[in-house]
Amino acid sequence: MRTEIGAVAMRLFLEQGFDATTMEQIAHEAGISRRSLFRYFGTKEDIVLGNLVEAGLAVRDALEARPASEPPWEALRAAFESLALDPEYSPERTLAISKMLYGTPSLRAGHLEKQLRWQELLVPNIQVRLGVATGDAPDPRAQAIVACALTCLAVANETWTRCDGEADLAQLFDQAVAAVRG
Amino acid sequence: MRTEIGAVAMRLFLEQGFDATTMEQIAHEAGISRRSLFRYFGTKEDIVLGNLVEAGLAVRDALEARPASEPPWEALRAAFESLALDPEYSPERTLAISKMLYGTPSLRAGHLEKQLRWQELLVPNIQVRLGVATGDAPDPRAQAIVACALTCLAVANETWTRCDGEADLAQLFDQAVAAVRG
DNA sequence: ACGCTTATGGCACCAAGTGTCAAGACGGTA
DNA sequence: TACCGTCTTGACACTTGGTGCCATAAGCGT
Repeated sequence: MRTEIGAVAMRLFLEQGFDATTMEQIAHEAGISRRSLFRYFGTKEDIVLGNLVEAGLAVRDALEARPASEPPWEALRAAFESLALDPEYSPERTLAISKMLYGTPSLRAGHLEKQLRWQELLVPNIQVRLGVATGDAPDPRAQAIVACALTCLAVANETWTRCDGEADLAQLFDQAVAAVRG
Repeated sequence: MRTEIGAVAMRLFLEQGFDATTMEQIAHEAGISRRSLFRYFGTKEDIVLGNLVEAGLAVRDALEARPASEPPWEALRAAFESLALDPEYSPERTLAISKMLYGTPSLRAGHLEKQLRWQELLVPNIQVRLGVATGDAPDPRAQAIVACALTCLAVANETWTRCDGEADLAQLFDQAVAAVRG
C-alpha cells in the first residue's frame, strides 16, 4: 500500500516536479484522502527520501559483513559498492531522481540529512575497526572517517549526475578519495 | 534595520526555541508587520543562517589571502582558523546557537546547505592550487578536498558543541584531519 | 450479535510563504 | 508650497504543508 502510493507520487514528481505537485493531488491520484496520505508519509520529503534510509540500513549491513580486519576506507568502499548492485533502480530512473534531488532546495536539504543518518549508522562499525570501545560517546575519529567517506560518495554522485551517468561511479569515488588522502 | 530585527529574532529563538517562535511574534516584537518581516528575511531559517553565508565569504577571503604555493589542506586550515578570531560571537553565544542548530531538524538541514554554499565559494581557489584551469566544470578533486575539509570542520564543531566548548576547536579539527588522511 | 482494535475520512486549525493593492514617506522639481 | 515618481510598508486574501480531533466504518475474535 505504502509502496503503491509512493510509486504514484514519484511518477507525479518526475512528471511535473516536486514543488509543483501538491499532497492533495497525490492523494486524489492515489484514491485516498489527504489526511490518510499524511499518515502514510509524515512529510512530503519522506515520499522521496524514505527509501534512502532503507538503503542506509543496507549499507550498514554490507559494512558489517566485511571482515573485521579490513581497514576502514576499504570496508566503506566495499559497502558503498554493494549499493550499486541493487537492481531496484534502473540508471535512468536513478538519474532522474538525482537530478530532481539536486534541483529542489528542500529535497537537497533532506538529502543532506540522510547523509547524517547514514553516518550514525556506520560510525559504530568503524569505531570497532579503530579498536575503540563502543561507548555512548562516539569517537570523533570514526565520525570524521565515515563523514568524509560519505562526502566523497556525495561528490562522486554529484559528478556522476552532472555528466548524465556517463562516468563510472566507483571510479569517481576512488578519484575523490585519492584527492583527499593522497 | 535588518540587523536589529535579526537580533530581536535571535533573542526569541534562544529564549523559547526556534519552532516555538512564530514569525508573527517576531514581527510584533520588532514593531513591524509580518509581511515586512518576510521582506527582510525571505525565510525563517534565513534569520538564523543569514550570518553564516557572510562568514563563508570571510573564509573565502582568508583562503585567497594565503600564499598560492601553500598546499590545499594547510591553506584551508588557516582559513578556518581565521574564523575563530572573529570577535563577533562570544563562546557562550556561539555555543547556544550551535546547540539550537543541532537540536532543530529544519535548521540542521539549512546548516548542511550552508556547507554546500561554502563549498562552492572555496572550490575555485583550491582548484587553482591544484594547477587546474578554472573552467565552468568544477574539478571533482578540488570539490572532494574542500568538501572533506568542511566535513572535518563540521565534525570538530559538533564535538566541540557536545562537550560544551571545553575542547579546543583547532585541535579537534586537526585530529579529524589526521584520522581521515593518516 | 457484541465488543475491540485499527484504518480511514472529514473538519477545523495553525503557521510559513506569496501576490496584490492601497497608503504613506521621501527626495527632486517647478 | 504644490507636484510627481520611487521606494517602503502594511493589510488582506490565498495556497500549501502539517496536526489534532472525532466520527465512521471495516475487520476480527468471543
